[in-house]
Amino acid sequence: MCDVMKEKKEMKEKQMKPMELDASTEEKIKAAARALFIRKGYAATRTRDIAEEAGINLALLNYYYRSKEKLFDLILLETTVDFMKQLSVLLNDAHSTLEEKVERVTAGYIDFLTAEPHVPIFMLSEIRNHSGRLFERLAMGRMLKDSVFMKQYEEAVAQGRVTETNPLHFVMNLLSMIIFPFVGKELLQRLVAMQDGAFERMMQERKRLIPVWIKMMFSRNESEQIL
Amino acid sequence: MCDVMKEKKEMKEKQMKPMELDASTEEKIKAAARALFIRKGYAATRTRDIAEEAGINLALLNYYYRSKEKLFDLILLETTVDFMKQLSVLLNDAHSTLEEKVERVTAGYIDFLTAEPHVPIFMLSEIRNHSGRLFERLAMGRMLKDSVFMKQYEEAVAQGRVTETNPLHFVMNLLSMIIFPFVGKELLQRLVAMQDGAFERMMQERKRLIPVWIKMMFSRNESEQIL
DNA sequence: TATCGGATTAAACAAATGATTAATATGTTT
DNA sequence: AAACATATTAATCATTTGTTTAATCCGATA
Repeated sequence: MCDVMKEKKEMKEKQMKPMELDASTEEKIKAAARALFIRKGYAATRTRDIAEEAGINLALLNYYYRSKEKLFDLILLETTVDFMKQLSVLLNDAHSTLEEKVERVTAGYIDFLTAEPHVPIFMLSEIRNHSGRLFERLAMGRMLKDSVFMKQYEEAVAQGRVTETNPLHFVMNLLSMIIFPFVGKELLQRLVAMQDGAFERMMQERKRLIPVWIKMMFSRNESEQIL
Repeated sequence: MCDVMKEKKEMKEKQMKPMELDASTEEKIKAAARALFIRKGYAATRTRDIAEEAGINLALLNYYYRSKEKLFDLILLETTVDFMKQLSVLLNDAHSTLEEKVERVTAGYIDFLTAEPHVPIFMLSEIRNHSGRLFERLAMGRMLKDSVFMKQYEEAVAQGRVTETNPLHFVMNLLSMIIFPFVGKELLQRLVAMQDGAFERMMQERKRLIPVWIKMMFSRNESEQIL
């Protein structure tokens, strides 16, 4: 719903009957836009495609979201926030150990990306172009630094259980091994002649393997490297 | 140069004086197109931008390359072939060990991607859309399977030096840890508030670390896991 | 029932964009 | 010098595309 009307709408919100229908149309547009933007990117997506996919009149897109770009910014921001929030929640669970966090991040993201495999390329390629100021208010700058994960990591280093002192490598290796297969899927499937089914099975297998590999990479205690 | 004229040109190739100038213009277009396509993608790149970047008249683009799409296909194919050829050459060197191959692939790709950081996202996001048949003749299907690397890997598994029996995980982890940081650079830099200089220094550090990590992940012999 | 406001629609607009044309320039061949 | 082929240019074309407009629909309210 367009900005000007939003105020009026919110004022009446309680007795509004058509609200479901309104929200439905508004949501249909956003859902269609999300699907297309994520699959084809901003520049390759036409407003007419969005309207058709949503089953609505073209003008309604501008009626509710002002412009293609505003709609896109909204979706890019929401998608990125969702993506980062997952990480943030898992990294800040006070009741899980460092090892458990690794396992949960791995399983959580592999499940998420299996359902939404186009999200990483979408985020990473569109953030490059747009979003100059779009992400400043997100303030992710201290998200990792202030996390429970980071405390536990430093503790583990201090106790000599973990060898690498730069936690960035730890996080980067973990995310690399989880996310990259989805990003490179198309190329990798051609490189080794793999079907979709085999790919998904491989990613399920990696749920178990990645935590083991991470442990082997960063643990100082040889006896633990076997499990 | 357009198809129709190519024949005539090749017939005269020996005494052609304007050939340098011709090739120069043709090359200027391709270079400009490559730079823009790789940075902004197919859909976001205008033929007028390419013409301006190349410093040539708009019509010359169609004169030499027929259409935007033909020009793009050429560049996507060339870029992908270059990228894969690097891997192919390194994986098929008969005079290097498995460990040396890991080191060389790591150093080679980190250097390449430091110079051309946009290439991976470009390839991986554009291959998804175009390229239905563009890559069939590339026949990468057996590239990995028939490589010297694969022979050495199987040998290492047979000798018990390497633990994981599925070589796909080995290759995928290697490529993930090398390539993903470049793909996720923008997001990662925001996540940890990192500057460009720090990023490059980190990637140089990874040249040394990744082969060590790979060795730790996949080696069965505990005494080797320390180095 | 009449009226009002938001939702929806078909039509149109203006700018952008890929491509083409026709003319001209430039250098080569005869 | 004349004829020719290729390279280059400015102008134009036809479509596409994001957006707007004006009219209409529809349910709620008074």
